Amino acid sequence: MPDFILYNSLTREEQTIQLIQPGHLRFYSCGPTVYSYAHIGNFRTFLTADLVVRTAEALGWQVTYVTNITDVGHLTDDDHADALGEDKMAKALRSKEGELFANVWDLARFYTDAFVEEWEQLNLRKPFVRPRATEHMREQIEAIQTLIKTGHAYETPDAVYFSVPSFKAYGQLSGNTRADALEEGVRDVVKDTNKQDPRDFALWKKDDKHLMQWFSPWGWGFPGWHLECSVMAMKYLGETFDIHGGGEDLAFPHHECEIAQSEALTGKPFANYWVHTRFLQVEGQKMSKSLGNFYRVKDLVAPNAEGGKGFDPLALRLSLLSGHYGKPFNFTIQNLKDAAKIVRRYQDAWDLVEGILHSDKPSGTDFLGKRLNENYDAILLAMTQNLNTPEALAKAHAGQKMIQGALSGMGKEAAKQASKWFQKVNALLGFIRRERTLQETNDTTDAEVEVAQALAQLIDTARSQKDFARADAIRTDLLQKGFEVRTTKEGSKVTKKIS
RNA sequence: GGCGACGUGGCCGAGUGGCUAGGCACGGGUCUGCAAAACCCUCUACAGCGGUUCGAAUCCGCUCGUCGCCUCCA
Repeated sequence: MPDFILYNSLTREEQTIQLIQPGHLRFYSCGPTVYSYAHIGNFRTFLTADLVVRTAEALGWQVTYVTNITDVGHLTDDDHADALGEDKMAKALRSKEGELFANVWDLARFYTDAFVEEWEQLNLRKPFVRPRATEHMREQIEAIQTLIKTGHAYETPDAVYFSVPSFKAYGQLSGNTRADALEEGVRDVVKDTNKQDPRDFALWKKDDKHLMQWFSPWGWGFPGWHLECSVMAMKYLGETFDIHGGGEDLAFPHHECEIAQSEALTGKPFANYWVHTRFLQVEGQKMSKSLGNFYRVKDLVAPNAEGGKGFDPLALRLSLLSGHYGKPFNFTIQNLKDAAKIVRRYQDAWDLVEGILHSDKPSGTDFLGKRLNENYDAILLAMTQNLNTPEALAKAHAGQKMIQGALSGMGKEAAKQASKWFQKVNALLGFIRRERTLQETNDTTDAEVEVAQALAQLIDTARSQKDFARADAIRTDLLQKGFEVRTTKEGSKVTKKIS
């Protein structure tokens, strides 16, 4: 098995992963704040995490994968010490969609469910545990108590702060070490005159008006954002674990603060390797609501009837796979269409292979196995080289071509090898198959689907009677209704047209 | 002001000193009643300028351009 090499943000170089416990990867990846539907940028990051997991699995490692749900509202604008800032949950609650919810707890629950559903649609590996911040209050409070006791934190009338000067290695990850530079920053820093250093960050906010509040030794309030990840990661993975991931924006301040808290708490290294996913842009620009290029997964994947674009979620997965996680990626609708085409091609080829396997065709000879194994090894190798998905896909396409080109002369022995290849590649890259049915990938009602399928059968009937005019007329009709009609050995098939 | 990333053919994107990915689109072909799908072939690029080198997309310098973070956004 090849070494697994990743770019480590902490050391700024590619490194071979040396596991703390050989054969067992412990991995934490920062999850979303559930105040709305997740967008494709979020999922690019979660996809990177998924690839770390899948590659590790392919190497035969056991993986303990933890990714959290941030269901605590944290302050949005620069929260002033009086905590007048409004948090994301509260803001979402007041929005138009928020009217659907009785309170912030309901809102968080709803978007958590939606998030997990999209997670599954994109065929992302299920984590070992998906801890929620609100369910780990005791751990957070205990951590703060310890930090105060050891002189790493102090209480003011408004909050409990982590004392950055008490932790020497602060800035190691982001390079942001200078307190004065932070003060001069474009944005305001938390302005609490009781703060001892401008870099100090809140571990606990005192606020008895907050929509979500808990009782603590410092009165009613809520925990600082960074704390939940430290506490939950250590709870499920131990004081030191192997890899920690997240979006590039989280490197500072979030991850920097996580390191400071955790290592101040334990005196041990927190995570050995840090993996950060670059942001994606959409149509060459920063994704933003005002530019009209802001895509939630839901927007792309939901049926037309529900206001979505009706794309196969696996096409979105493949599209995101087509760029390297460590580089900015320019997501375009064209790219998504391209991906949809490729996903379908793989699915069709696999279907045909399975068809041969379950037919009464002769065994034939295995003329594929060796080449396909070599091909798979090349795909895996690309993935172990800092998750080089573009390279892995290029290799996979070559393998797919090998199979596609051999289909006509393929017996069961060769089909067995092809099927194995599809399974392995799908286990690693995950874009080839989920159960695929017309209803699932299409934006039609069941009735429409039934009609389309019936019409497709009529085409076959007409063609068998050489009534081509009639066959063409039916096909034209289906095309106009937004279906694509393809002739196969089993007869005409209708699928929703990609666009 | 501080920290960092990137500029590759019509588009998306790998590649970090020589052997010049891949996808999509375009064009040509095979197949097909005709299409679609599939398959085959085709398309030779590295922001600009200068330098190092036998040789640079790849190393160095400068210029231009784009982007991210800098207290709670993946």
